[in-house]
Amino acid sequence: MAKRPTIHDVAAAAGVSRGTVSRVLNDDRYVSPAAHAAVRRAIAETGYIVNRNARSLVTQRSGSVVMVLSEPHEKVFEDPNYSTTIRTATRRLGDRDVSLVIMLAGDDGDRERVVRYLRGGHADGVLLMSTHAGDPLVDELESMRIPAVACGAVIGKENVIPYAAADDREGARQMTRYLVERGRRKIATITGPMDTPGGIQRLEGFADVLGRKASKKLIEHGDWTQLSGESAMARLLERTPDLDAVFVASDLMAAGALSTLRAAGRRVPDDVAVGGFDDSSVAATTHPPLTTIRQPLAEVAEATVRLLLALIDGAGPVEPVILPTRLVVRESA
Amino acid sequence: MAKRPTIHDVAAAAGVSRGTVSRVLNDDRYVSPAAHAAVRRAIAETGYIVNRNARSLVTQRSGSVVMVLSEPHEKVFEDPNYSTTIRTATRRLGDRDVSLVIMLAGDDGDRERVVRYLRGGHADGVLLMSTHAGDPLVDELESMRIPAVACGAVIGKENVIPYAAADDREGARQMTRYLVERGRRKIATITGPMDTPGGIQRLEGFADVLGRKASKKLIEHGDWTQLSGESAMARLLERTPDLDAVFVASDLMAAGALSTLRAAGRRVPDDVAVGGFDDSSVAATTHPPLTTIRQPLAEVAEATVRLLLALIDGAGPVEPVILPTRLVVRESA
DNA sequence: TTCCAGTCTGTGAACGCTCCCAGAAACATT
DNA sequence: AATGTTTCTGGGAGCGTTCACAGACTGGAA
Repeated sequence: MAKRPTIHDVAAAAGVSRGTVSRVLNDDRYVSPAAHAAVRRAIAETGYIVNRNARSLVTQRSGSVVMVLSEPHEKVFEDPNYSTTIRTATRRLGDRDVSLVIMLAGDDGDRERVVRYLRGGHADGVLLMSTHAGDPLVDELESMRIPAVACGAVIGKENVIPYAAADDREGARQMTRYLVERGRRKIATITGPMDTPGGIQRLEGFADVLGRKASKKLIEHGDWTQLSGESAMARLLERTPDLDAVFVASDLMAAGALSTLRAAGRRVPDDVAVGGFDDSSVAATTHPPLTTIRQPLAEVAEATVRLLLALIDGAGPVEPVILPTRLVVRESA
Repeated sequence: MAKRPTIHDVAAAAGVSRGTVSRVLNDDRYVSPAAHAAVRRAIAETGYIVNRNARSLVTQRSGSVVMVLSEPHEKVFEDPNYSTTIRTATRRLGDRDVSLVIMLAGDDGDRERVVRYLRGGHADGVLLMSTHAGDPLVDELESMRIPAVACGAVIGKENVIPYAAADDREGARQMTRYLVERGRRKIATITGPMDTPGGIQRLEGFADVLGRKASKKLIEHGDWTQLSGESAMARLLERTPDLDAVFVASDLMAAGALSTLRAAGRRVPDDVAVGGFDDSSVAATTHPPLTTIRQPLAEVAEATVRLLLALIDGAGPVEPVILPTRLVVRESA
C-alpha cells in the first residue's frame, strides 16, 4: 500500500512551502489567490487528507466529543431516546467535522476509563446521557473543567451542567388537566423512579394541577419498566378501587397498567382513563391506543448538541433549554 | 491549568529514560524489575496518561473503530438492534481500550465524510450496521483494505464482508412449521423489504416449509413499519379472505396486521393466527400478545465485535457466524 | 583470561502537523 | 527617494510518542 500523502507532498506538488499549505488548510489570512488555487489543486491531485493525530498533537484539540451513557441497569433503558440522540448528535457534530465517541459509564471500571480518556485530552467536550443523581463522574468533569452538557437535567447539578430537556412538568400538567376536564374525579398516578428528572417533574406537574387532592394514597412509584407498571397499578387498585383515571409517567409502564386493568375487568377508558407519557412506539400499539404526551426528542437532542458546541467554542455560561410537550389524544383517555 | 505530565516527566520522576518508560507502557521485554517498579510508581505519582495522538502518529494505529449506521430513511429503524449493538460493542471494545466512533452514512455527503475519516487512518476497523445492497461504501472499504464486518449480512457481499446474524431463514421455518402444526391450512406472509437480508431470508424460510403452497397470492411486502403491516394485511385479506394464518416478518408490522384484522372483525388467533418476528418490546404489549421468533440480539452483536477484533489482529479470513433463533409462544398463534 | 549470548538502558531520529518568526514583496505615505 | 505598512512566504522548532540502534553490564563457557 502506497504511503499516504503528507503536507510535504502537497507543498511540493503545489510548488509552495508547508507553511502555506497549512494556512490554506486552516484558512488563515494572508494567502495569495494564486497560492491558494495551487494548493487546492495539489490537494485534489494527491488525494491528501490531514492527519488528525499530528494536528491534535500540536493544537491540543481533538476534534471529537464523547457521549457518555450511564446505565446502571442493563435493560431498563431500551429508550428510543438513545437512538434519536445518537443520530442527531452524529449528524450535527459531523457538520462541523467533529466525531462522536461513545462510552459507557455503567460501573466504576467504565467510569475510570472515561475519566482517563478525558484526562488524556482525547475529547473537546462531553455529552451526558441519563446521568443519575450523585454520579461521581459529574464531579470529575467539574474538576477537569471540560465542556459538558446533559440530555435531561442532572439532578442536583442543574446549575453546573447545562442541559436540554422536554418540559416534563408542564407535560404532566397538560395530561392531568385533560383528565380533569374529561370529568375524572379520582385521579391516581404512577411515577418513574424518584431519582430521575422525569420521575420527579412529572409527579410535580401532576400535583400542581390536583393540589391537595393528590394524596399519598393515589401515588405509586415504578421504575419505567412495563412490569413495574403492572404491579404499581395493582397496588393502586387494591388501595383505591374506585379510582377513575391514572396518569402513568411513561408509555411502557402505561402498557403494564393497561394489562392489569384488563385483568381486573376494568374497561379503558369507560371505567378508568389512562394517560401515558413519551409518545413512544408502544403508545400506538397498545389496546386501546394510549393517550399520551409527546416529547420532542429530536429537538431536545438538537438543542443539547447546540449547547455543547457553544460551550466548546468558549461561549460564556449557557442557559438550560426546556422544550414544550404536546398532548396526543388517542383512545385510552 | 497545569500542563499534563509527559513521558519525560515520568522518566525523570522514575530516574530512568524515556525508552524505559515506553517499554513499561507497552510491556516490552527486557525491563528490570527495579526499573519496572520505579516507572509504575512514577506513573501513579505524576498521574501520567499516554497521549494517544502522539502514539498513533508513530504507530499508525488509531485505537478506535468506526460503527457506520446506514439509514436511508430517517424513521424506519427505531430498531432496538442499534442500542443493543452500540452497547455491546462499546463494552467489548472498551475491554481492549479501543474506542467506538459512530458515523452516519445516510447520504452521499455522510458517506464521503466516512471515507475521508477512514482514509485518514483514523480507525483500525469498521463495523457496518444495516448496510443495504449495492452500497458504494462497501466497495470503497474493499479498496482501502480496512478490516470490516457487518451486523447482519450485506446482500451480494456475503463473501467479502464477514458478518454475524441471527438465523433468519431457520427462524422463519420455525414459525411456519409451528403454524402448520397448529392445523393452519391457508398461511400467508408479510415480508420485509426484499433488499434486506431479513426480508429475503424470512421469506425463503417460509417457502422452505410450505413448498408450492406458498403461492404468490399469499405473499405481500412491507417496509418494516407498522403502517405497512396494516396495509399489507388489508391487501392479503381482500385477495384471500379465507386465510387462517399469517407469518409477519417483524413484530412492528405484525402489530399493524393485528389492528387491520381487528378492524375487519377477524378474531386472533381463533379466525386468523398471527406470527411475528424479532421478539421486540412491542410483542408483549400488543393485544393479544404476539407469538414470535426471538433473535439473540446481544449475542449477534457480541459475535460481530469478535469477528472485527480478530480481523484487526490479523487473523486470516474469518467465517460468518449464524446464531440460532427461538420460538416464543404467546397468544396470537 | 577471553569471548559470547543474553539482558537491560539511553539516545537520536522519525511520525505529520501547526506555530512563530524573520524576511521578501507590494503598495502607500511622507 | 526614503520610510512605513500590509500582505505573503519559507523554514525552524516543537508537540509526545515509538522504534532502532548502540552500548553497558551480567554470567557462564571455552
